[in-house]
Parts: sequence; structure tokens; C-alpha cells
Amino acid sequence: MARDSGNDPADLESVAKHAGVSISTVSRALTRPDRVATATRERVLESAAELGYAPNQLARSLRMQGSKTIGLIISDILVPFHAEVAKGVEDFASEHHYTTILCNSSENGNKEKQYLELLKGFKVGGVILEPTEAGVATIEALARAGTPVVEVDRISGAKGVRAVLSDNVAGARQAARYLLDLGHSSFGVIAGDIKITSGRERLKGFQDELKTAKIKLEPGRIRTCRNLDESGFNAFVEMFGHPDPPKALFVCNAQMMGGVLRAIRELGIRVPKDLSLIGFDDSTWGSVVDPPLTVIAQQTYELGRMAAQMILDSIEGKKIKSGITRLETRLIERESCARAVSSLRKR
Amino acid sequence: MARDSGNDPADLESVAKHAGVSISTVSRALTRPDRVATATRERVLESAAELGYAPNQLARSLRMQGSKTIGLIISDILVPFHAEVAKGVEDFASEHHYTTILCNSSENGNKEKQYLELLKGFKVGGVILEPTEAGVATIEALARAGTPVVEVDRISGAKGVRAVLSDNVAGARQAARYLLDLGHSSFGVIAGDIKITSGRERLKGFQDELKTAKIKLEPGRIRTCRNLDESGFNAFVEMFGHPDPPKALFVCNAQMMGGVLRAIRELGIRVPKDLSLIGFDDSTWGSVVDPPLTVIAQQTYELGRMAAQMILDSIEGKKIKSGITRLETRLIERESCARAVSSLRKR
DNA sequence: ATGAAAGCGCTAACAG
DNA sequence: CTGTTAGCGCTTTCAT
Repeated sequence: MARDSGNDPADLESVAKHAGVSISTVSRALTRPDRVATATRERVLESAAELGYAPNQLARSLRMQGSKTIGLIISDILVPFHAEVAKGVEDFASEHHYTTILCNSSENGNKEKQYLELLKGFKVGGVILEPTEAGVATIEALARAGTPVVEVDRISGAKGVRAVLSDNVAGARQAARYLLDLGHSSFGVIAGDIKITSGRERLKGFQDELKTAKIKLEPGRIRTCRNLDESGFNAFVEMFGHPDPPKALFVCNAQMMGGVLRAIRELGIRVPKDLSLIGFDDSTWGSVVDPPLTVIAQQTYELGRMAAQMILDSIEGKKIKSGITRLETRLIERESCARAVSSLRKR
Repeated sequence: MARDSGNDPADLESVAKHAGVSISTVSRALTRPDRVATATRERVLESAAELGYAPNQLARSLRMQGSKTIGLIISDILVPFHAEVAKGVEDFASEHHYTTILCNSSENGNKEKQYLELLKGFKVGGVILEPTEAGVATIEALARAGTPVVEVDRISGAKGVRAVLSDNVAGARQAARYLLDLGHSSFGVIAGDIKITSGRERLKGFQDELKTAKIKLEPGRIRTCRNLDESGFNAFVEMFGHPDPPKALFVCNAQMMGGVLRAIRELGIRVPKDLSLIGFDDSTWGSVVDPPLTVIAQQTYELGRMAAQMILDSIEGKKIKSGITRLETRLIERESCARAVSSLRKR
């Protein structure tokens, strides 16, 4: 049957010849089935199948001035949070017959710019990205040139660009409130990268809620660092190297939490007895470690899907709400936090 | 496919006008700087920059009959192993100025076929994929049509397609040998999906090595299931619901290990006292859980890079070795396995 | 060293 | 309902 056995991929012309019709009839039969006689259509479709015809997307897109393609720039695909965002985007897009070009910026502004340029050249219908601050100008330029842009997880500050984010401030307040309600009064935060909005917002939210209880974090109780396992480890070791370490610790993302957990083991600290631990962002192993982690969970997958939805809506010219969309976080109570014991009676 | 609301992107013609030269001179100045007078070149480059010209990759690729693009079909981007493979591919490709189109097949043969079709239409220079069995015919067709194809992590059985995989058999043997050397004689395997070559190979390797010691696994001691956290959980609960459970357990991938760990906690089994546990595939949390996991680690990132390298080499017509490339695994000894206490030998 | 012109494969008028 | 034709933006002979 398939006698395209070797080489040149079938194009419209070869299908046309095979079916004994013109090139444009084939095109129509394929993309506008209703505008062609049933009999013809069937013959064409058959020929196409027989020759293993696959439309040349390049030519199609060139002609159509765009393609059903979106660009996605993820800051680090190795981090499960980001991978899940990516999957959300990809799933939604693919359900709507859009293809996603995935790029990994590695949190590097230059790579980000480069990819933005490239995606532009590919005439993608829109771009979703987890931006770095370095990209603002490029992002704005792209948006101004008419390409829909949506930021996920954080915002670059670029004007006229929509965004989908977790409600980091509220989430972090939730964490603080939970600890406060447990009677805690001695806090620490491993805050992560405050060059990224999510990092800043989580720190701020936590502090805000503590203020409510007239508690102010001393500088030594706040550690900012890169969003890495190792940074979490180091930050923890430093903070707990001091004579009077906190009794309740908020760790602002799952990557750092990994390092914190290792440090905790190495230092022989007992959770939640010696230390109550709460994280931001759940992870598959959050319920596997001992004790299972209490965390502020994000709607990670949904973040991706929603970003994709916003992009597709605006590509297809639908009414779209502008500005920033915040997705709620949720407290998952497991076993890493305990009620504070009064220091008077204990010890 | 929405039309620009902003100003039309600069094309060759507008740059040409601006620089007062012909379209083809601009093209040359941009892609073949040496074939144009220095003065002209400079003028052109200047104009291009001024107009914010970005080459239309679609047109370029159409004309060139191909683009510096490769397709990558990952079976499940949410699984860190696969994400890391993807990163390996993307990194290598991007270092060599290739763009990667990432697709997520969700282990679904139909989606896989669909993506293969699409990538073909994009005239990608090559395709890297983690295949399902369902795809064999499509994969072969693609390869036969002249597109370089490389399979990663597993093989579909398609003829004439190269592959990069871990040496699963040797790795699983390593696991068994390690346990054997620890004096164990009562084994269990949670094998995962044996429709996937990696699953089959790991099971086989483990059994092979046991045979060396004249040990044969009873059916109740082998559990095949899907590669999911939950499947691991269920498999474990079943296996350990029986009166005489194994003393040493091999879990064939990290996803299932998560579930196994949860089950272990729920059942109150002590590792490694009651049970020695060894996994296949390391993960970031392997050293975070209690006790830290002894595992057979794969060269995950390298798997991706190597696949990318093979694809680029064959795209660029370099000499390439055909067939299957196996990457060695490595035993990472942590604390989840103990010497068997039972009867005979103590060393 | 530069320009004119011919397509790459496709879609969309515009005819018939 | 179907065929003819004109490009989409680019690279590349082939002239000049």
C-alpha cells in the first residue's frame, strides 16, 4: 500500500496527481472538507493516506502568517514545579491542537532573550514564560509587536503583559497564621531568591502576618538564597549554627526544602519536636519523608493550563481579562508542625 | 494566527530599502558576510538592527528544506527522570544552536503517532523519543523517509533506529549481586511496566543474577504494575500482606519507590532492619528520606545529551555508530540495605 | 560585488 | 464545485 517507500515526502502536487484533481482541491479537501464534493474528497483523502502525505507546516504557517504554535520558556524544567506547569501548558495546548515549543532558560536572562527572539522568528501565536528580570525590554517589545505574552509563576514587570501566579502573599500569610495558631513565637524563614517576585512575595506575606501578632523577624532569622537544594542546606546550617535557633521555620520552595531536610538529618534535629517545619509548594515526596511535610500547596498544573488558556483565548481574539490572575494556595496539614511548648515548663 | 495589531515585523525588503540595496544583498550580508563588500555589509547590518529585523524562520526553513530543529517526544515530563533526559537533550541541542520542540506523549501511543506526524510536517532535522510499542510502524516510516530517529531510555523494536539506554540488565544484576553479597536469600521485585523494555530488562537482570545463586523468584514475589507512585504502593501492600514477605526488595523505578515508601511507613516496616530496599534510578529525594536509599543510578542527563549528539551528528552527516548504545549504571550505597541476619554466614 | 528572478509548499482570492 | 494564479519571506543560481 504505502508506496512512498523511500524519499521525497508527498506534497500537495503529488497527491493531486494521484487523485486526478488540482492542487487546490486537495488543499481544500484537507482543510475545508465541506467545500468539496463528497466523492472528490474521499478520493483525495485516500490518495493522501496512501502517499503518506503530511502537510508541510512550514509552508502552511508561512502562508497563513502564523501557526498553531505557542512558545513556552520554562526557567528550569528539572524542578518538578516547573515541569508541572509545563505539562499544564502542553496539555491544554495540545487539547486545542496547538503545539508547544519548549525552551529552558535555566534562569538565564541571555538565554531567555535568545529564545524570545527565536520564537518570534517562528511566528508563534503567543509566548508563555517564567520571566527573569533581565528580559523585561525584550518581553515588552514582543508584546508591543502584537504577540500575546503571558507570564507564569512570577512577573517581570513588563507593561501590558498578563500573568498567572499563585497568591504567594496570601499563601505565606496562611503559613504564618498556622504557626501562630499553634502558639509559636520564634520564627525563621528560608526565603529563596528575592530577585524573583515569588520569592519576595512569600517573604513579605510571612512577615506581614507576623506583624499582625506584633512579631518582627530579626535579620538573622531571614535567609535569602538561590532556589537550590544546596542553598537550602547551607542556609539552614547557618541559621541553626547560632545559639538560639527558631522553633518554627518557613521554607519558601520545595527545592530548598530538600536541602533543609538533609541538614536537619545531619544536625540531628527532630521535627516537629525541636522544630516545626512548613514549606511552600507541595511535592511528590512531601508525604514520603519522615515526618510528612505540612505545606502550602499551589495549583501548579492549573497555573500552566490557565496560562495556556489565556494565550489561546487572546490568539483567537476572544475577550480576555487583562492584568494578573492569582490562584489560591491551600494548606496541607501533615505532621511536620507541632504546637509550641511553653519554654517555662519544659526543659 | 491573529493578525498583528502592532507594526509589521521588518522583513528583508524593508531592510533592503532602508539600506539602499537589493533584497539578496541583505540576505547575503546576513548569512554570508564574506560574500559582500565590507562597507555594504556594515550598512545593512546597521539597518537591520535599527528596524529590529528578525529572520522569518518559517520562510527560511521552507526555502532551505529543513531547519535547525529537532523533535523530542517524552513519555511523561512530570517524572524527574524523563525531565532530566529532556534537559540533556535541550541543553545539548541549544549549545549547538538547535531548537527542540518538546512533546509529551503521556505514554499514549496515539498521541505519540500524532506528534510524530506533526514533527514530520515541521521538517525537523531529527526526532528523539521515548517510544511506546504502539508507535513502531510510524517510527519506522519516519526513519525510512530519511529522518534521523533516536530512541532514548527504551526501544520500540523499530528497525533501523538507533537508541541510547541505560544498561538495565547489568544494573539490575548489580542490585541483585549487592543484595546477595549482603547475605540475602529472600527476595521480592516490584517490577513496573513490563510492556516497556526498561521494565522487562530490569526484571530479567535481577532474575538472571539470582539464578547465579540458584535462587528462583516465586510468582508472588514479582509484581508488575504501571510505573506510578500508587502502583508501587499497592504492589507493596499486596506483597507484604502475605505471611512470609521477602527480606530484600528491588523496586525498579523511582516513581513506584515513592509509593513503596509510603506503604512502608503505613505498615510500620523498619528499613533496613525488617527489609532491605534497593531502587533503580536515583532521585533528588533519595538522600532525603529516612533511611537514605541505596539505588542503582542512571546517567540520566547524559542519556539525553548523547541522544541529542547522535541526532545532530547524523543530521550533519557525520559518521555515526548504529545500533544501541548502553550507558552504565552505578550503585549508590546509602543506608536502606542491611546484611541479612538469618542463619548461616556472617562475615 | 550586486541585482533580478525562480521557486520551497501551501492557502486564498478569483475565475470558470 | 473545481482550477488557475498570486504570493507568504527567504535563499540561491545566473546574469551583470
